[in-house]
Amino acid sequence: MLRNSASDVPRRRGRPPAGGREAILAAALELLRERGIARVTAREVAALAGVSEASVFYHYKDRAGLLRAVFEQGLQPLKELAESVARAGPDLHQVLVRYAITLEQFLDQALPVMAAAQSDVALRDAMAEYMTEQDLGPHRGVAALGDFLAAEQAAGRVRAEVDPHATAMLFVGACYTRAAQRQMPAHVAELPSLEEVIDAFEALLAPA
Amino acid sequence: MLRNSASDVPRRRGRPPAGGREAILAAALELLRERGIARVTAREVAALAGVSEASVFYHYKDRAGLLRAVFEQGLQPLKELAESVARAGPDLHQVLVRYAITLEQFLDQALPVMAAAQSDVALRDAMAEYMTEQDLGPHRGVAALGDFLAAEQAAGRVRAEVDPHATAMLFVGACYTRAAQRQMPAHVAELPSLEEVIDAFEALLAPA
DNA sequence: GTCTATAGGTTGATAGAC
DNA sequence: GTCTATCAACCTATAGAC
Repeated sequence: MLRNSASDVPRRRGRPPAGGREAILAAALELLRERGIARVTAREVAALAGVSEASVFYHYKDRAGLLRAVFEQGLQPLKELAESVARAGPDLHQVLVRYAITLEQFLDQALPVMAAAQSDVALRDAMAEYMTEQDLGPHRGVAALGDFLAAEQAAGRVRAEVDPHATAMLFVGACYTRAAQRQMPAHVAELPSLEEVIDAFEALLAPA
Repeated sequence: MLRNSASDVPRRRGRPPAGGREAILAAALELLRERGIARVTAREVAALAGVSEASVFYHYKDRAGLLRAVFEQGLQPLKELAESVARAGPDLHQVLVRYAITLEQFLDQALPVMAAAQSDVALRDAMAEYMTEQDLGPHRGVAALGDFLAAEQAAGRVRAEVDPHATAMLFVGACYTRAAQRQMPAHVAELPSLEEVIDAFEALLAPA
């Protein structure tokens, strides 16, 4: 599925890597998202990646090793979040839009992976350890947005009574909830749209 | 563990139920929350419930049937949420406190169950169907709080520019995020406390 | 690095006695 | 309703050849 065909990079000595390792990881992530972690077995991963079962164990030692790699890959894009706020223009509205879209996109990818880690204590602990090491978590997003709001407040563009970080929490929470609802395949009733949430949030912040 | 001792209800025909069914359900829910769905095997459930493995299949037909029962049990308390808002006093602050606490308590119980359902497509679909039937989901909480805010607004106790439902979404989201973070065993950094969030939210709503 | 073959262990589910 | 005993299916992981 994702195996390399002949590419144009300069030849190296020895047998070229066939890309099996990457194909296995990609297959595992795809299976995890589409069919749930219970289906991430060496057999199914190998079949989807187009390699043998033994190859899975050769590259990742055991199932836990494979899943750990899947987690790290799945949580990767979070690191771009803080930068996204910094990169955006000085306009509050622009920042909120960019921030919300980036956060929800990340969550759409990461939530299935995080939910999967809850399926077993060992996995849960492994991911917790990883998130602690890397200092990942919602507090990151809250801090980034909170700092920005504090700066806006200092510039007089946000009401003085506002608590920047507690307020950032409200906004992050709305994005989180929307993303979480999207994970449930059958959500009949709609939540407020992103535009409505952003508009409502801005209206609350605006100085009189 | 939860087996009946002699009770005072009038005698029925035939062999009285020994309480095995309830013990099995309770054991499955406990295992699910504490060790993850992967450990919810007939063997472990039976051991914890103090019954035989065959008994599990007798009462719930198959694994899917047992897990479906666990979901229904785990999502039960949600129905009390809307009532909780209605029951609370007329004071905005009181309502927010009561609402947030009720919602977070519910989520602490329900989130592990919802995450577990993501572990396999079949379970995921089964729970989605159940939630659709029962019209469960975050929109319920948003609607309940939004309606209340709209009433407060009509009474002049909330700023006129506020969009009640989009704003309710912000508040629900903050509770959701706090509860979700609690699910991750190792959250080093703190999020804003419930008091801070409630105070910030009230400050945003207050008329000038 | 990748394969085939297989060991060794769990699991879901059924049969049949009590 | 509950038990013991059992089985086929499936899983992780290793050994050893290429």
